[in-house]
Amino acid sequence: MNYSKQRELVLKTLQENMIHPTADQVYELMRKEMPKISLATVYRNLNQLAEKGIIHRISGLNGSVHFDHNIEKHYHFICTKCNKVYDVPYRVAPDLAQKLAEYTGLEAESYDVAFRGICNHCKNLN
Amino acid sequence: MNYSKQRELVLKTLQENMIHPTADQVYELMRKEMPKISLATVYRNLNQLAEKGIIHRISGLNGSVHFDHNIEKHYHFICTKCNKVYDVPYRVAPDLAQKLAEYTGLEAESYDVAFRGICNHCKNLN
DNA sequence: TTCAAAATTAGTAATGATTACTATTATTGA
DNA sequence: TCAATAATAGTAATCATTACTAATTTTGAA
Repeated sequence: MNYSKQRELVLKTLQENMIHPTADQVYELMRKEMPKISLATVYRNLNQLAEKGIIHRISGLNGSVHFDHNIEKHYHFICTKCNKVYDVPYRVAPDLAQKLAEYTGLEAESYDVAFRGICNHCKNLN
Repeated sequence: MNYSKQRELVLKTLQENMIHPTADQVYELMRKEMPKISLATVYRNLNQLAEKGIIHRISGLNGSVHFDHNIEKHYHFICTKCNKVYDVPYRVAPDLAQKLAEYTGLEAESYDVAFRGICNHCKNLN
């Protein structure tokens, strides 16, 4: 994987925006700093970075794939009102892969937990 | 929601095919029995049935949305080789919504757990 | 440093999944 | 029985993502 300005900025954008953005959101955020960036380049780099395990892709939230610079084990909660994505700590459901193996004999390479509901902020907006 | 032959067959097809089919797969399965069915009708009915809680939509597996006639709480394992979807019993991760509330104060209306890995069948194919 | 091979890019076309639209047909309840 | 409502088939449109291509950039060996 050769160096490129574009890939560096994709990563930096993801690290500086804790909103679990989609590829399109990363694209829009990056355009401020690099107006000529191509959407296809953003997709390609996000996929490459995920492939190398430098970032994580989160699917199953809502339609499109989201990306996460945080590669520590953790889960996600998506608000069905505002669509914001919140981190959920690992201790909410530890050792799921191990439990899966115990109960079913299946070996998971990875897994996601996606909670859906209304976040506290949206609840308070009566 | 009025009765329709098409909706009845969508549900029947889902119940008789335990493969967690996508909308397109339901469409193909139904065409044997109802060749004039429209893909848009299949999508509309699957969404309506899911809306009413009669079936479940499973997202986050692989690209497209899958549907499940089983609305008991349970999880899924998708094989990254053959793309088959397996059911994972609820006891692998019980009370996740409650744990979530305890640890974070967030209230989940629903949640999915999607495991990914190579299934035992594909493992045995050397 | 120089330069050619390999990687990356911007821009755009193509694909795949899903939804929107529309004119026609089926269902329903008074 | 009949008009209001819902549902349908067929197709166009949309959205997310990937594929393609000619031009540019990176890289490491000479």
